[in-house]
Amino acid sequence: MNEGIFKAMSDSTRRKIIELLKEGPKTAGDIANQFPYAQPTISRHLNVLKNANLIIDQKEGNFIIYRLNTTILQEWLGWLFEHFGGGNNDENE
Amino acid sequence: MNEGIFKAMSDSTRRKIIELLKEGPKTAGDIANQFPYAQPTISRHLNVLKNANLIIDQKEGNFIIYRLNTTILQEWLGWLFEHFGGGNNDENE
DNA sequence: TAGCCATTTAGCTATATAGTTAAATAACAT
DNA sequence: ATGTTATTTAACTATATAGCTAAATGGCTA
Repeated sequence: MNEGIFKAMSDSTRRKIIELLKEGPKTAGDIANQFPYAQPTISRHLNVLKNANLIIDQKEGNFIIYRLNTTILQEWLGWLFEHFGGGNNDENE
Repeated sequence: MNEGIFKAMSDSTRRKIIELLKEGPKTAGDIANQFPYAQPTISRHLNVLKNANLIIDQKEGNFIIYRLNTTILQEWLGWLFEHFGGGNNDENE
């Protein structure tokens, strides 16, 4: 499994970005406005998510529109369940 | 959701420790022997997992036995699915 | 062209963390 | 008491990353 996706998801700002994008595509500016951080800070977070392939960017005139890469997110969740779900460890001792 | 569990799970060595412990309880030494790192390094990883409440330690004579806290892991996976599973973003544009 | 707007990139600081070796702790055995 | 074993804690180094401000990029509009 891609290490990047874990790092990407391990930051709460980035998880909130993901949740925002579940509502639908949004511009970088719209996303940045939801947070108390400077816009370049959010830009870098977006870049981390993009490198992890969790979001897709698309230039639209003067804006950059981001949307979720639902597939990757689903694959990640699936992988997590495969590896860590249904854990039956011995309860003895 | 507890931030610690994300940080804990975002490291591949720690994920391998979790997978090892799915087989059953193991001593700190047994765990350390599975990795090419010095034992104190693994000890600190174990501590991170313990602080995230993902594993439980138990002193057994001269050894410390670690085992999975299956509940927490399951809860985490459940939370992930609630928040990030079933993502239906608009496919338009 | 000039200027504006949206966004990223660059350069910086502060903090966190993975790795190391050496020392401390704690329980057992002699 | 002394030594041995299992493990953690301490002290250090190197690297990564979140935040900032300032500058650069790229597309509009006039």
